[in-house]
Amino acid sequence: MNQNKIPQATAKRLPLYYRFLNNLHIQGKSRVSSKELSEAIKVDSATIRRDFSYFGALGKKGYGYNVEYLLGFFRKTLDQDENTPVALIGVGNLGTAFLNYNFTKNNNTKIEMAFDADKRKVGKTIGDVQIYHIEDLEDNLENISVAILTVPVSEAQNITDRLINAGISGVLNFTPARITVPEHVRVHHIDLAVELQSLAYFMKHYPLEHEEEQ
Amino acid sequence: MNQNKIPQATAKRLPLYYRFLNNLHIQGKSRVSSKELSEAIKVDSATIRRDFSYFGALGKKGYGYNVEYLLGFFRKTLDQDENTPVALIGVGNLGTAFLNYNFTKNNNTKIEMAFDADKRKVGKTIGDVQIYHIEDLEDNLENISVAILTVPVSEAQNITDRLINAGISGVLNFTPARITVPEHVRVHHIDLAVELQSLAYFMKHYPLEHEEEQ
DNA sequence: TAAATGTCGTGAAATTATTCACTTAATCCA
DNA sequence: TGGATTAAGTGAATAATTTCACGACATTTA
Ligand SMILES: NC(=O)c1ccc[n+]([C@@H]2O[C@H](COP(=O)([O-])OP(=O)(O)OC[C@H]3O[C@@H](n4cnc5c(N)ncnc54)[C@H](O)[C@@H]3O)[C@@H](O)[C@H]2O)c1
Ligand SMILES: NC(=O)c1ccc[n+]([C@@H]2O[C@H](COP(=O)([O-])OP(=O)(O)OC[C@H]3O[C@@H](n4cnc5c(N)ncnc54)[C@H](O)[C@@H]3O)[C@@H](O)[C@H]2O)c1
Repeated sequence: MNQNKIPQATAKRLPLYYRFLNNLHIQGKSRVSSKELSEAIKVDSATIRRDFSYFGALGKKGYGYNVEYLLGFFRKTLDQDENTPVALIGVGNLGTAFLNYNFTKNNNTKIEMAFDADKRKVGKTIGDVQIYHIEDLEDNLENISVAILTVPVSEAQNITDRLINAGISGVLNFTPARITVPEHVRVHHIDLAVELQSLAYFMKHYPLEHEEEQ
Repeated sequence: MNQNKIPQATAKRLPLYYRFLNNLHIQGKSRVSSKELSEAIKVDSATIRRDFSYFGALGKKGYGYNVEYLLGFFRKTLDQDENTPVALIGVGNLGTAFLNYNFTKNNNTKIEMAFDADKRKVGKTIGDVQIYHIEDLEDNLENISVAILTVPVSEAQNITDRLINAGISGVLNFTPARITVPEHVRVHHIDLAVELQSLAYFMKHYPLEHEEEQ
């Protein structure tokens, strides 16, 4: 834990590497080079080699990387074996989409329970996930450390405070609110309106440039 | 256009600034400092001042920024007056959520039409947006330059090729596929599974750090 | 009016991330 | 087997971004 301090930019790419290696493995490929990886995931090959090298020498010169070995390595590194249970708060448009999808494909993250304020939704299940009333949040949140926040923006800070009080230490925030949290809590904001606007801005103002941006 | 080349990191924050200034304006505030802005949107105040300074001297020493003036400035800079029409491809879980929401709040971006391969969906409207059959893509896409891609991953590259052929030059890609596009097309990937995984990774490996990440 | 205060704008420094380009070692093939 | 080829790993260069810290100046207060 917190071993050799991988750069943040690298850490963000790890799940991408993992998923792509998994695809290769399923396809039966046993070998891959940084160049092939680069073409597939649109990350410069030197960046890939640099990223991997933070973890030591994972490849073989003149050969490339062994898919199975690399996959196993990242499985451990990304703790793919231990499950990260997740709660979803706000079963509206976006929340419902996430419940139906539930990140099942090849992940260690799974939405275990959902909460909403709307009594008509409480008691139902969507995609196998039980929906509880938000009043019962504190009673039901045992052992869950990550929350996906898809409530109306006006509720965001208030619900966040309750989540943290109930022991959550990571929030994936889809509301436009820039929520305030204590030091030990990690928040990632995914602001879809901003993404769309910024895409439009780049198209207008950076014509013909081509830098893959997430 | 392409004026003085604003750094990409800055450009990505502009819509955030705009939205927050708009909120302040609605609340009737006429004045704001970089420190206040910083606390509200969790971006270092020096970064905010630096960002603004790329556009010239927008503030007044000892006073701060005039909300109305700044808002007007960003409205022009972000082309908030001319509309950017958007098409959405794939009216499934995620696509339906976006159509219902439609980024209406205070934006210049609006989903104008949607496409799907499922005949049962074609002809309907969701949130005022008409759904066409994907076969009719090329016939209907006039004057639209941005697409939101929410089709199954297996369709992503194929549909992208058709979109580009039909004149699209910006894609907001929600599929896990890292699509290949020509130089002049801009793609932003929003990979929700990766976001969730990377949040989990940071929580495990970077305990007690606190750097707001989008 | 003068002093105290607040806050911008920005050089310079620091940090972080990417990319170049080369050495080295392994593989491939004739 | 040996020479040609491939591709990892990495020091160093470069690029991008953030942050520090302070001078200058407007505002506010006494
Ligand atoms: N849907 C989109 O495409 C989209 C895009 C960008 C941002 N967002 C943001 O995501 C959030 C959710 O959007 P949405 O379209 O799903 O909204 P929505 O109104 O469809 O869903 C919100 C859900 O939260 C529930 N809720 C309200 N108060 C609650 C509370 N106190 N506790 C628990 N649940 C509560 C409501 O009952 C509802 O089911 C919003 O903040 C929105 O701004 C959505
Ligand atoms: N739903 C989520 O929470 C979520 C999360 C992460 C990633 N994603 C990704 O987003 C994409 C959409 O996810 P979803 O859950 O909405 O899937 P979905 O299956 O619910 O929706 C896909 C839609 O695309 C339509 N479609 C299929 N082929 C098409 C074609 N050739 N042209 C036009 N339309 C076509 C289908 O009819 C369907 O309506 C997927 O790639 C998925 O991996 C979704």
